[in-house]
Amino acid sequence: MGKKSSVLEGNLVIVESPAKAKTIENFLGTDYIVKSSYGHIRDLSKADFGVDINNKYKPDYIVSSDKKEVVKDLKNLVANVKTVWLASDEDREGEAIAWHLYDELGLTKENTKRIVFHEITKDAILNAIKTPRSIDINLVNAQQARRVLDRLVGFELSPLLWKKVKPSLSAGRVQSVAVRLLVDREREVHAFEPIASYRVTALFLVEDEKGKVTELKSELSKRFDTLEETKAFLENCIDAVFTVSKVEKKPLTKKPAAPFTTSTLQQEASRKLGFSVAQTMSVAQKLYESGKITYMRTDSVNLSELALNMAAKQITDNMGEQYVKIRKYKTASKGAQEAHEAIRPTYLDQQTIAGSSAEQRLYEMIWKRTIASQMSDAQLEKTIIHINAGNTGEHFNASGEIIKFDGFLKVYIESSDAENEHDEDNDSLIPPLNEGDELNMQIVEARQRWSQKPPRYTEASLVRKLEELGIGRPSTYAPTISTVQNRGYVIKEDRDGEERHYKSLIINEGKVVVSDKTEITGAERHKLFPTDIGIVVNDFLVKHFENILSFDFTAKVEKEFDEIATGHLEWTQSIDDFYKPFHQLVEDTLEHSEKSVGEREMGTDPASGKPIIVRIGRFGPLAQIGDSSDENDKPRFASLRKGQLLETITLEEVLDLFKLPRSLGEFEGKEVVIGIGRFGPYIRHNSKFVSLKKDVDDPYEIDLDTAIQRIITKREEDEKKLILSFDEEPDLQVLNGRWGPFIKFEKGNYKIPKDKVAETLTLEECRAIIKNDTSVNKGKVKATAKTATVKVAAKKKTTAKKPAAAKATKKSVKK
DNA sequence: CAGTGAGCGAGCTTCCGCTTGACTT
Repeated sequence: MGKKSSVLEGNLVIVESPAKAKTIENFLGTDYIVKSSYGHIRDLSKADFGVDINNKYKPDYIVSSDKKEVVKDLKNLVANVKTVWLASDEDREGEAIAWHLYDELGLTKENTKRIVFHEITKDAILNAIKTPRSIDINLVNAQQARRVLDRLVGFELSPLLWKKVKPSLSAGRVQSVAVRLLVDREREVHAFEPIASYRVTALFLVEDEKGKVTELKSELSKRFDTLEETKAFLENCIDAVFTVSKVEKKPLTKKPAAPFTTSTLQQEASRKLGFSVAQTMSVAQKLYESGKITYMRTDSVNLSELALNMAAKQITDNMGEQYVKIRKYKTASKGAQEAHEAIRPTYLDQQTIAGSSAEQRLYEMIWKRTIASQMSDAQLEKTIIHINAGNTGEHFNASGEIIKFDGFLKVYIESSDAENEHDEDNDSLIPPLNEGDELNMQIVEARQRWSQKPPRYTEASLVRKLEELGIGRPSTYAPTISTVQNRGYVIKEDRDGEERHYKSLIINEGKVVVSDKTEITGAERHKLFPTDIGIVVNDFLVKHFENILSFDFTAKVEKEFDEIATGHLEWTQSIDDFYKPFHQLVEDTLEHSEKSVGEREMGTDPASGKPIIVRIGRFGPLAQIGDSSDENDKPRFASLRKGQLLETITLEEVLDLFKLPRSLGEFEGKEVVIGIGRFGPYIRHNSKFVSLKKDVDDPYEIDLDTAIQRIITKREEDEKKLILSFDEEPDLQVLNGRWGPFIKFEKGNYKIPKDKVAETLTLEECRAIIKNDTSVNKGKVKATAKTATVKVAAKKKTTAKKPAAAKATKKSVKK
């Protein structure tokens, strides 16, 4: 101030994230104000693609409605400072954010500086301030090309689906490929034919000099194809002498995994903590906001010098110098832009933190992974023992690992995706043995095994696959996974396994005993399955837009974007080359393709001789007997059930669908009907529903007497729930629910005020409580309430105010 | 929560990437 009071002083630094702003403000002096843009401030308008197709694809940008306030505040600040430092991330999107800020805030070359840093440390920030540059317009153009391409693809393909498949569907460069991966995998799973073989194992007892006995587990080096061969081999084992023929020892080193990126964090949190990818991101966000970890949306495995020093000190202090090995990791993922550090604890001297249990567990995992990444290799020794099985010509292998030096294993063991249905424990300790030693055979047994089907994707493994293909970004992995589920293309669920019979053989009292056993196989937990609508949409898109649905489409356009970024290609030219033929293809498809409902002819109904088809109907996949051309003879319909697909359902299964609902007769003068609903098989009687007993009652077999029993049991249970009822008002009841007593009236539930005792309420008091209840949940059936609120919200607001509708959708989707 | 399955054809839906909040059971 003072001398040149007429000239503006002071600095405004704009970053993307408010948490980052707070940290940086502490690094810089008082003449720096640091504010956040909260990501992008502008986007394409929604009308007419937000792009002028006929005018060199000129984008029509508008300030997003939730950023109006942010932009206003920034404008006010800009007016009062001398220099504005645009400090958005150093990648394509970050450069575009800087450019949008420059444009929207009305900045000039004279008062604006563009700075970048890859880590939030004081040195990095001060260094950045010393070396400002100007906005890289080529990089901005690469982003514009990316944005416009995604808009054109999404807004051309989606409406095509509305016409050819079903309204409200969506397609896009990222989501459609994600769905394709799932559909392809599902088909592989269905086409898979397991191959059976016989695995032979043997258990020996080894006694050392001191008389201590250890078990030695081993497996035959080959598997047999047939029961006969296996049995013959086992018979030969009965009197065989087992000798150690070879003792192999080899050193083994294991290296720690790189520090976490968004994708690896999601995978590991899924495997070790059972988090969904969305859950991982929201917990990580909390940790980030409270300053406990660095930024959680990153594709970089890089750690700052500061972090490396902290890690070295931590490891030395707690475990000793021999455990330290500072490493620089290189990113493996395609198209990584590395604008941030890897995900790491802000302060590595804090091994644990305060917070919710989820926060603590995720933090601890991040801490361990970070520390382990800077630790020495583990040194192991692998021992393999070959054991001759008499004169059979075959040998058993026993293997084990001993840790010579634990290194990083002291802290962190990375998990793997392999779903070992049969755990092979080869980590057992191997007793000291020498060539020629004779072994004391305890057990030789064999069992039938099958080759494994390809694994279905989990949320996290799908993210990993997308990252591998360079599709999507750290900020979009979780939202993409949600989108494909919200559109009904994909469902995450558990599926029961199936019973499978297998042969088991064992040597018992000098004889080979063969027995039949059963196991449950193929059960799935939290896996992603494509739905019929997902499959139909996918097939439609793959058929007509193979190019966009191909797994390397993104990689190809990324190459173009790189050329734009280096100034070797005009972005509008690149878009034009893509759009012209693409648009033509959309037009052709619109005109020439049939409506796609996944229809499949199943054959004829043996009872009526009418044709049976399956297809997608208004309310989802259905089976239909007869066609609708005959007005007097309407077709019969039945919905497909959970787990059934149009593509794989059999005629027999379809016919089963029409066996329900079926009437069993009457009870107390009212019909007893068996059906299958959204929550499984049920009994309907007197307009009340009773669930069948899981795994006990078969809806096709259950008889009237059993059904009546279930009805009576349900009545008794309900009575226990009932606290009060009134003869004058049969619709009103005081019930004991999951969250304590409440009043049920017509279709609404009402909370009982704390000062009232449920058991002593009068009808008048109940009515008063209902009248005064202000909560939203009044007498609405949930399913209809959901869609209703969404629609009302969308209608009330003007088109400019979309977020209200978006929020409502988000909310209803959460449950 | 558990039946439905064609339609007057209004007006709506939709993309990907940056960011955080504000909602309830």
